[in-house]
Amino acid sequence: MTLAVYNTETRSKQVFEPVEEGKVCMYVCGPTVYDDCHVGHARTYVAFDTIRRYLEYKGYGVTYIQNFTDVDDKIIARAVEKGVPPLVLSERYVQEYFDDMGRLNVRRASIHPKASETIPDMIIVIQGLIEKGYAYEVNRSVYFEVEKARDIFGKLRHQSLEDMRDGARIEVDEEKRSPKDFALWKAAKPGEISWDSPWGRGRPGWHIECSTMSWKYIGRTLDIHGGGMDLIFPHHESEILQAEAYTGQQFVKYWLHNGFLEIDREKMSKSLGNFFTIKQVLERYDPMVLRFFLVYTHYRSPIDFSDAAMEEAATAFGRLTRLHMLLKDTAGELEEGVIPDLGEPDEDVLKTAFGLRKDFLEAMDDDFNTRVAIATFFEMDSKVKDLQKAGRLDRKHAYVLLSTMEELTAVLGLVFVEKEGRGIGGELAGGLVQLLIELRTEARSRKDWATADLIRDRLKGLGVRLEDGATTTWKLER
RNA sequence: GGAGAGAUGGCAGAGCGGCUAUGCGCACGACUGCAGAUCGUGUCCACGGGAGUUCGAAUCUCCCUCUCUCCA
Repeated sequence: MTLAVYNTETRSKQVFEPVEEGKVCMYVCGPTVYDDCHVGHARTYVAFDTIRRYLEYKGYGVTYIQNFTDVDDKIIARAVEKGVPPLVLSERYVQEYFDDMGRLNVRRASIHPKASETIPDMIIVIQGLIEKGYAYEVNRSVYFEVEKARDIFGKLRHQSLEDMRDGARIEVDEEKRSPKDFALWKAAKPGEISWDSPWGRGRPGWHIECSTMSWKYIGRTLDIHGGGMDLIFPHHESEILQAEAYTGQQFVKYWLHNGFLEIDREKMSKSLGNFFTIKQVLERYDPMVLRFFLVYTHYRSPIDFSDAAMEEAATAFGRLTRLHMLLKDTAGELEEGVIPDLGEPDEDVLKTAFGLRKDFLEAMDDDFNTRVAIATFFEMDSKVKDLQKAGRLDRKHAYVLLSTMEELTAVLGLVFVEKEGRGIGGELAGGLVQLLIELRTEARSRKDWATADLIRDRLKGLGVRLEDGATTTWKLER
């Protein structure tokens, strides 16, 4: 089965063939660390984490690089506001980032370079660009001269420099030779954080860090470069200009861009102020529900974030959680990493499991179509119910389906947390709930419905949901 | 002004030339003391508007309308 990916550069799906067989080098633009991440960030990093997981599942050795922009205007401004050194502020938000992403089961990249730690390398690249005639120095700042790289301009933008001139707003900046030029090195203003360079104290421009880092850590054409669609221009276009002007080689083979997370059909962003931080959302929803919500839509489509949509995701994910629980309970005690000897499963059940896996992989091969891939789990749910009705859901069959389900949900980074019964809330709380259940069971046997309902309602108010069946079970809501 | 993405059943969201994805919701029934969970049945086979290509179009072509994104 072959993987096809949508490449922003060619505006089409292409068969994925990495530069070096069996290996994938991918780079994703990381956050500017001056504040908590919002759900829009979560979308990007969950999307590329899922892509990475799938590539690894397919057997590629993946080197994943994600930077932290820890030197930038916004960080400096925020640091002044808070009265702390910029690098102390940014380090704090690096930790917050790892914290948030950890809860969403986003794995760490192979390398997380920071701009502040890559400055000598950036200076080398900037010097090289000056020597090759692509950059010029003015008043201790250095700019990239876009006109000189007109041949490589427009790979992502799909517009020539001339097209750009029409209606482009003119930025008043006397230093630049053209308003299209962008800063590689910014001369320090008094009191600002700065580093020594051949042009005096200063700090790097934004675009140069990604080009430099990929050159430093990969040193060849990247297989995949990813980020949000809003980065296509100017950020990624500028990266191409710098990188290809400097190395003379193709910078990136496949450009992947994810769609926006929106609120009321508008992009969620810091500048619009219409955002929720990951922490805010996780106060109300389970992290896995948020992850499910994000992978429940194809990564290139926009997603509208709302309570109703989150509730829907919670319900749908709840169904999968119940399916998982049913399979796990039926499969019984299993030893980690050991394939149990439960006897030969029936052929049709094996076929079902294989078929579901095949459907899942076909969906993922089609530009990571997670929505269609997830549909296979719901199909598994009905197959399992059919088996159950036919009285054939025994240990061996549950085990076959469970292992298939866990293998595939792991590709999406989804894990099912046991929430039923004791464990969460501590032993004492669990014991108290159990006691109330026993009292209620007794009330029910006396047909004292008022007492029974009171206990159930009050526990529900505390976030504990009781469900009557053969025996009464309880779950924590969320 | 330029460039791009999109408009699908009550809602969300796949499909992108023929074979009625999927999820949520809703209705009715079964099961329940009631609720939940579960099961069954249904929710008039929906594709922004118009024209064309084709034996056949949600899927291809052209025009129009609307939405969102980007333009150093």
